[in-house]
Parts: sequence; structure tokens; C-alpha cells
Amino acid sequence: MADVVVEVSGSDVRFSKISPFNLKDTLMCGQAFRWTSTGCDNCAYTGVVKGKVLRVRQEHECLILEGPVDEDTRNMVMDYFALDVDLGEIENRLREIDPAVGVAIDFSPGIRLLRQDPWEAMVTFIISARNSIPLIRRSVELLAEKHGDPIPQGHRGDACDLHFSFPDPGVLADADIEELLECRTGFKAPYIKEAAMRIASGDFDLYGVGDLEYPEAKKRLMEFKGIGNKVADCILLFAFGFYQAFPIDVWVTRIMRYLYFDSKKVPLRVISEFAHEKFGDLAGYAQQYLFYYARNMLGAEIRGLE
DNA sequence: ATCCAGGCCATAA
DNA sequence: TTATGGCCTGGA
Repeated sequence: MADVVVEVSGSDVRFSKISPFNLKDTLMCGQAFRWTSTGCDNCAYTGVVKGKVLRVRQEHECLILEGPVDEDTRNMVMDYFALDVDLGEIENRLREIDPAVGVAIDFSPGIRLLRQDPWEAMVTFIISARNSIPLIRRSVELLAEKHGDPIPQGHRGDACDLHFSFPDPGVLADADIEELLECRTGFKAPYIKEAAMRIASGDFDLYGVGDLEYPEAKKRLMEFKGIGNKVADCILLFAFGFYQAFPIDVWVTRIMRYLYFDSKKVPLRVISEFAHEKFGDLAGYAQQYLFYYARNMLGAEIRGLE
């Protein structure tokens, strides 16, 4: 348990004692898709989280939530950034498990795994299949603009541009496939509608997934069309905080083969078992550092690996 | 033009 | 149980 310190300075809220912390990498590493850099010198980020427009920035090793915000929002942000998690200890434990992961951590320390809204994460990562980050971002934004609610910003800073909440399951359940296609969701459109209908009808208790054990939770999610191994792990890791989840995309596949399998072709199942064995309940964090490192550092070197 | 980018599903053996 | 092809989309 981290002993985060919360203090109000002016209208802003400052969260300190959360070192190591890298806001940019945390928001832009591919786990969340509704943040954009704003403000002077792109030093701040604006995003929509659980129906609220947030503006945050980093000062030294602190997270600043720009205000004024009420106490609920403050607590929501603490939970969203999982500030109760002692990331320094996690990074050290991973370094001990394997210095190779330590290299990835040193490349980009302070990536916090967020606790996003499960429904939004579910739709987002269904969309992510066979898709690129810019297109995922656009699809999610289009869904919000066309089906979400405008969020009144009052007198807050950059009020000139309007933001929209992510639409509830009931709203997307009532949307036509054609409307979902207009959000560039492609062949995933029917998957989104079906998921929305099951959740809106109460047929599936999405928010209860967090109370299950990891294997059972994953099994349940994978019963949805459009949710396979990787997408299920993304939802479990980035929304529910199942840190033993280990999403394996092409980049993780490449770096895992490169580091542990002599760059040889290995079934994903083998990589998955290996990761769970080696990293245990820190697999999700290991994945995030390795993924980021693979994409941004080793890109050209391991691209050829399948 | 052709390829491919942070998968999944249906089908086939 | 593992291996293929197709799929929406849009940028390189």
C-alpha cells in the first residue's frame, strides 16, 4: 500500500509520494484512448473519465488534478490512477525476477496501470482488434460524440471544446448497426451491439466480473463474440486490476520470443504459461513495460519476429 | 497498387 | 487441438 499524500493547492489537487510516475507514458502507452495533450507546451492532458472531464499534469513526481473538483472526483481519480498501488515496489520486484525486464522498466519507469470503467474498456478493446491506436481513438471518440451526453464544464479552463461521456450499454444496445458502423467500428459493430444488449438487459453482470477469480472472469468475458484471449486480458488488466492478466499482442509476442525463446516461433499458449509462471501476479505490469519497450526501443530489431 | 496495423471467428484437418 | 483465410478501416 502506497502512502500517497493528497493536498489542495489553490483550486488544484496535488497527489504526491507516488514516485515513480510518468504521466505521459501512463496515458499514452495504449491502455487508455480518450486522453489528449492540451495546454501550453502540451504539458497537460485532458480526458473524459467516468462522465467527467479531467485535466491533469505532472510536476516532478506528482500528479496534479486541475480544479476546482469535488471530493468525489478526487477519490475517483485516486482510484482511476490506482494510487494505492506501490509502483516502486512492483518495479523492484520485477527487476529481481528478471534483469531483462529491468531494462524495459529503466527505459520507461512510472507507467501506472489504470482502473478504467469496465464497460468503456470492453468496447474499446473489442474495437482494438486488428486496429491501430489512432483509429481506436477515433472510433471511441465518435461513439461518445454520437451517442454519449455532452458534459457541462461550467467555468472550467478550456471550456471552448465540448466533451462527451462514453455511452451507457443501454444507449448502444438501442443503436442501429449502421450507426455503429458510422463510428468506424467495422466488423466489430455487431459485437458491440450484442455486448451492449446483454449487459443492458441484465443478462450479464459486467461489474460483478471483478468479484470472480481471474480464470473464471476471463472465461466469462471470452463468451462474448469479439472477445478472445488478448482482449479479455486487456479488459481484466486495464479496468478490473487483475494484475496477473498478460495480454499478448504482436509486440509482446515478439519481445517474449526474443527474450526467452531464442527468437523462435512459439505458440501463444506457451508464452502465456511462461509469463504466468515467471511473473505471477505482476504479469500485467511486466507486459506493459515489455510492450512499451518493444514498440519504442526494439521496434526495428524485432519486427521480423513472428 | 499492395501491404499491414496492439485479433477474432469460422472452418478444416 | 492447431493451422488458415477473411474481415472493416485507413495510412504508408
